[in-house]
Amino acid sequence: MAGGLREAIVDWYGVAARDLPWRRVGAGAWGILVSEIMLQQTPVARVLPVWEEWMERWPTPAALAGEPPGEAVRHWGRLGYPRRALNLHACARVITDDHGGRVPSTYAELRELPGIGDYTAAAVASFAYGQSHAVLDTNVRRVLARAVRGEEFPSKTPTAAERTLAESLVPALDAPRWAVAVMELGALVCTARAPRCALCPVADQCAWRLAGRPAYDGPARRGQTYAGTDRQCRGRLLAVLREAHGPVPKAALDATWSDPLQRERALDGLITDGLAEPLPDGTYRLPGTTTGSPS
DNA sequence: TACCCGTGGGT
DNA sequence: TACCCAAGGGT
Repeated sequence: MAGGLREAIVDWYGVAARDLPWRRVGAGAWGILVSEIMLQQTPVARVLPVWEEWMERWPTPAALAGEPPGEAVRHWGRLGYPRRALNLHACARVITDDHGGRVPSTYAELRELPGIGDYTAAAVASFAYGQSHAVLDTNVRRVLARAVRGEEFPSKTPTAAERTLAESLVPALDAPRWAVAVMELGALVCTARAPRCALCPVADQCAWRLAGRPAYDGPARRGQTYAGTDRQCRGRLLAVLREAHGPVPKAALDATWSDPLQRERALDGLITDGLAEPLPDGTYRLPGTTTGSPS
């Protein structure tokens, strides 16, 4: 029965899969690693153009490692969570220095790289190297919550039971295809907001649908205000540094946010995080970048 | 563990 | 319009 679920989802993937550049033969482990980090909490549509630009500009880890970290932040653009750009740059340097320039192939080695957690390590080992791992992202968690457990949404963080279930579903043959197929189902059909059950290949065996799609009754799932937060302030400050082509006077940063206390706190945070660099003359820049560096 | 970390599009 | 949330990770 688990086999029936897997087979139906993998067959569906065969006809419904999107043609994404990092899935093509020849994307390479580096391209796949870059895509996975860019896709952390960020929709595919926004990642696509940035990934293309990165791959053209930095086709190998060594190419990125040869640049200052600030250039990675600059070309991250508006993807959000810019520390991921620093993480990728740090990955490139570790890969270049310690792995002979080749993206490591084992889960354990990948897991040691900065910004690579359980999901990303499993994803890269699977998609780049064909290995067999349980790949448990938000899409998979939602599909399994519904199809197997009969609940509309998974818990906030993965539970041991979820991992056990995900591992029990890893097929003996072609585990990466199962992983990408069930992720794709969650992304295109079994969506968080308005699931398209009419298009679902496992609608007839989905516990949640068979139970009449009962409404979620667990604890409140989120609640994030953004306006007025330090995050928004940091974003404003970093946008100025990104778009400038040289050191930025403090006044230009001050103009982005009215509350001076919060502004200073945010700027200090950016510096602490390595996303901004103060210069002796009182100006600021992206870390390691030089004046007039080409865009 | 709960919170922090950006951004923009869909509903 | 306001809110939800998107291939998470670090602390």
